[in-house]
Amino acid sequence: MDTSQLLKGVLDLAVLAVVVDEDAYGYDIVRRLRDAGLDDVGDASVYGTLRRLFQAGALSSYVVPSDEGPHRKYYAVTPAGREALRNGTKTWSHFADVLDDLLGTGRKDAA
Amino acid sequence: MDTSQLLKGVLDLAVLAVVVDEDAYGYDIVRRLRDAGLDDVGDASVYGTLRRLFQAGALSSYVVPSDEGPHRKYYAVTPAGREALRNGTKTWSHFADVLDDLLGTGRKDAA
DNA sequence: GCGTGGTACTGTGCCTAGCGGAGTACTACG
DNA sequence: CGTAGTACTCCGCTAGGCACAGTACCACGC
Repeated sequence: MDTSQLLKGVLDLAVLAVVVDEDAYGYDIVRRLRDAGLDDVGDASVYGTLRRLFQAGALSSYVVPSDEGPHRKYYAVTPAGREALRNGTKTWSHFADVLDDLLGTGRKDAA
Repeated sequence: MDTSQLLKGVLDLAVLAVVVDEDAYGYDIVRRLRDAGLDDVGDASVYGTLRRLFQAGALSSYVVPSDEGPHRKYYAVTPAGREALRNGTKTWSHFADVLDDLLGTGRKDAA
């Protein structure tokens, strides 16, 4: 199966979630996402998402020069971004519940 | 948030899951999916998915004339389809776990 | 001092697949 | 006969993830 399609509409959330945890720059976000289990996110996807989120006002950014490579463009989640993350998370869990139900996975436990 | 993007790559599974439960025709599948909570699946999406799955050999079909409307094209899940559903479900639950983790939803009983 | 390799970002164009909308056909009902 | 529900098809649009290529900066080895 192609995991790539699953990411659609969710990568935003993943990125926001990672950044809200701690300000981060693109390259690092990619690493963190991959570590988290999203093994095959493309870097271009993340950068693209970052740009979109930034333009949407969900992220702010500041550049930090690095002494071991090119400068890093750090991103931080804005209040609007937090809001979006909250909403998205809600949408996601509803959606995932429905899917789990449909697929009959034992994932979702009562509680 | 746009639920529509979330469906990407998952509608196949949802459709398979519904059909595996009981042979069904397009119009009915749409209804069942909507009832299940996927309120805004477009009918065109479902029909498209159906065609794709059929062509991929995951579904077989047979036409049943109806006396209260046009004929119905019923679909049934093939062994290959069952296999695909199993795989897809696995991929899904892994994916959903990762996402839940990232988003810190209390959905999963990971604790 | 030059190539190689890791880090960090940008841009372009492709492709998948879900969606809206229009169109067709059949039945039933007023 | 027109409208409405059922059932399906076709077409063009769009979002967004991806591959690929390119740029730039640093460090290391030769």
